[in-house]
Amino acid sequence: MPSSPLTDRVTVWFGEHRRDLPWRAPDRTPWGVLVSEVMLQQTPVVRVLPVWEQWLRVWPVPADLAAAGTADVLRAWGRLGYPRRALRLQECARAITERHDGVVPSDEDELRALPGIGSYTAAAVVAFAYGGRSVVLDTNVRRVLARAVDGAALPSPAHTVAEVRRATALVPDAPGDAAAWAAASMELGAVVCTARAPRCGACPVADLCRWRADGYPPDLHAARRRTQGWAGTDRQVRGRVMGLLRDSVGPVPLVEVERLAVEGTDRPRLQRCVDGLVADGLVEVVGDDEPALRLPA
DNA sequence: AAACCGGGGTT
DNA sequence: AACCCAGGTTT
Repeated sequence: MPSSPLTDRVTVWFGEHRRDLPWRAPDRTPWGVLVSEVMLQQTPVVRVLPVWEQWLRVWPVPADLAAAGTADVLRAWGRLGYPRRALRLQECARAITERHDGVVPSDEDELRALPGIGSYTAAAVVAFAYGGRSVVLDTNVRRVLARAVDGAALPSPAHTVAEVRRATALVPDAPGDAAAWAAASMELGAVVCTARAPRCGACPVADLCRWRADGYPPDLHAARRRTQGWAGTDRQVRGRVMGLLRDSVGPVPLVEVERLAVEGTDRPRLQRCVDGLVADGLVEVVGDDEPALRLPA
C-alpha cells in the first residue's frame, strides 16, 4: 500500500515518542536484534534490558554463544522464563555459525528455518535488523488493528486469514517505510493502545479509531478466553527446580530437590516435571544410587 | 486447533 | 487473590 493516514500518523508519532532501547541504537547488530526479539517474546522490556546487556557483552557474536557451556547459558538466561528458549537460542547460534558463516540471515525464510525463530521473530529481524519489508504481526499490532480498523476491543484468540491479509495490505511499499511502520505499530500497542487501560488521549489516531467511535464495545471473545492458572502447575514446579539448579554450584541431590520444590507437590508430580526437564535438555541426572540433578555441562 | 511452557507486575 | 503479559513448538 502506498501510504495511509493510519500508517503515516503512527509512524510520525513513533519518531517523536520512541523509547531509547539498546537494540535500537545505531551500533546495534543483527545478532543483538535477534537476541532481543527472542527474549522479548515472553518478557517485558524492563526485565530483558540487563540480561540482554550482559548476554551481548559475553557472547557478542553467534559463534561465541555456539561455543558456550549450556549451564552458563541457562544461568545467564536467569529468570526470564521459558528456559527452553535459551537452549534454542544457542542452537540458533550454532546453525548461524555453521550454515550461514556466522552471519544472521536477512532472508525471512532462512530465518524461519532457524531453531526458535517463528513467523513473528523472522519478520521482526528482517525489519529491525535489516530495515527490510515484512509483515510484523505480534499481539500489539493485532490489537491496534483490531481496534482502529475493526472496532473490536481485542483481536480474535487465533490469527485469521482475513487479519493477515489486511495487515499485509497495510504495509507500506518502501522497505524503510515498512520497517518504520512495523516498529511504530508495535510501540503504539505496547505503550498507548494497551490491552487493559488504553491511553487514547495520547494516541495519534484516536480520531479515526473505529472502536473509540463506536463507544468502546466490549470484547466479543471474552467468553472463550480463559486465564491459565499458575499455582500448583507443572510450570511452577519446573521453574522452581530450574531456580534451585541455577543457584547451586554443584549437583543437587534429588531428595534435596524434593524438599525444596513447591510446597505440596507430590512425588509423582515432581518426578514427572524432572523427567520433562531432562527430556527438554534442561537438566541432567548424575549418580545412580544417590541421584542428583544439575544443569547440563 | 489446542496444549504446553515462567515469572513478575498491577489492580 | 485475580488478572495481565506472548510467540514457538509439539501433538
